[in-house]
Amino acid sequence: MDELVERGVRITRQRRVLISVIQNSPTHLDATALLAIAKQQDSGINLATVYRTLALLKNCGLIDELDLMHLEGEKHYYEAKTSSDHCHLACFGCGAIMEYASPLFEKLKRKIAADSGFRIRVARLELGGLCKQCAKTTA
Amino acid sequence: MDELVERGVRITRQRRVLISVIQNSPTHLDATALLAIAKQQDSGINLATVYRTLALLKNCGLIDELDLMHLEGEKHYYEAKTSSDHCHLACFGCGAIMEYASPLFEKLKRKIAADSGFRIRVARLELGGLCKQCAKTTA
DNA sequence: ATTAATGCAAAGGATTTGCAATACC
DNA sequence: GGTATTGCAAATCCTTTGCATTAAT
Repeated sequence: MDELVERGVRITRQRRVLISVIQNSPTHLDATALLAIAKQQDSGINLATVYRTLALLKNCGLIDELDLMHLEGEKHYYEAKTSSDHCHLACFGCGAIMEYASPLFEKLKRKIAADSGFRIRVARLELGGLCKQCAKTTA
Repeated sequence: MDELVERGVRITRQRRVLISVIQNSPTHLDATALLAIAKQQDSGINLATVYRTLALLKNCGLIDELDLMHLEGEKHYYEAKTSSDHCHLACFGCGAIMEYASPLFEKLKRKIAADSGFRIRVARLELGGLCKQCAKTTA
């Protein structure tokens, strides 16, 4: 979080709470869900603050913003950034979200960067389709 | 477009116009931009019709919906689906959108499907960062 | 004391929807 | 004639913003 401090950003109590909520969340939460959980620790926190904090963290590269194929509306989902990227598989059948990481994905990113001279800051690979179970059911 | 007919969907004049606009567009257009171009051929066409048609085409897998890293707002961009997927590089510096296709991307998709049993219907790989030129400038 | 962060309510932008009128087969 | 499609305006959802107040250093 030193990145934030360098920019003159204050690490307030609410921000600390939000960061911890994102980091400890087992699933991908949207702004409203984050607010609900954060409220358990700080009932005064407001949705606008959630959005403002998310914008900060996003710009510093501390979190990733996901669309998850817009399975339910146009909202965004958030997750703490990890060292190696993973992709998200969104099932159109049951709505499940699965994660998938692979060295091949890292390799592809490196190749794209090498081929194009593009300096990658964010990589988002999202796949929509049917999970194993739903694929069976739907013939 | 036979897919559409099978579903009892009528191929109207407006829909034909919209499909042709998307297919012939050199860039990725959003709903409002599509409307503007379609109006040149059918001045009576309405934004709601554009959205309704896009939903149809998307569900039939005839077009892809892109976010392009939300470089300018939360709108979506559309492109006709091609046989092989390509990824989109969005430059945070100059706003340029570049396309990149690679057999490695296809290979990754096949591997993900094989590993997970997931049946991929849509694949979207979007990268945000700095293009070659902007990377130079920003040190 | 200064400056950043917050709450609140209002505004904003993109997309969807209800319904009566219209076009299609 | 019956059904799908359309236009229009209103509604909805998600997100952002202005401004007065509060908290942080």
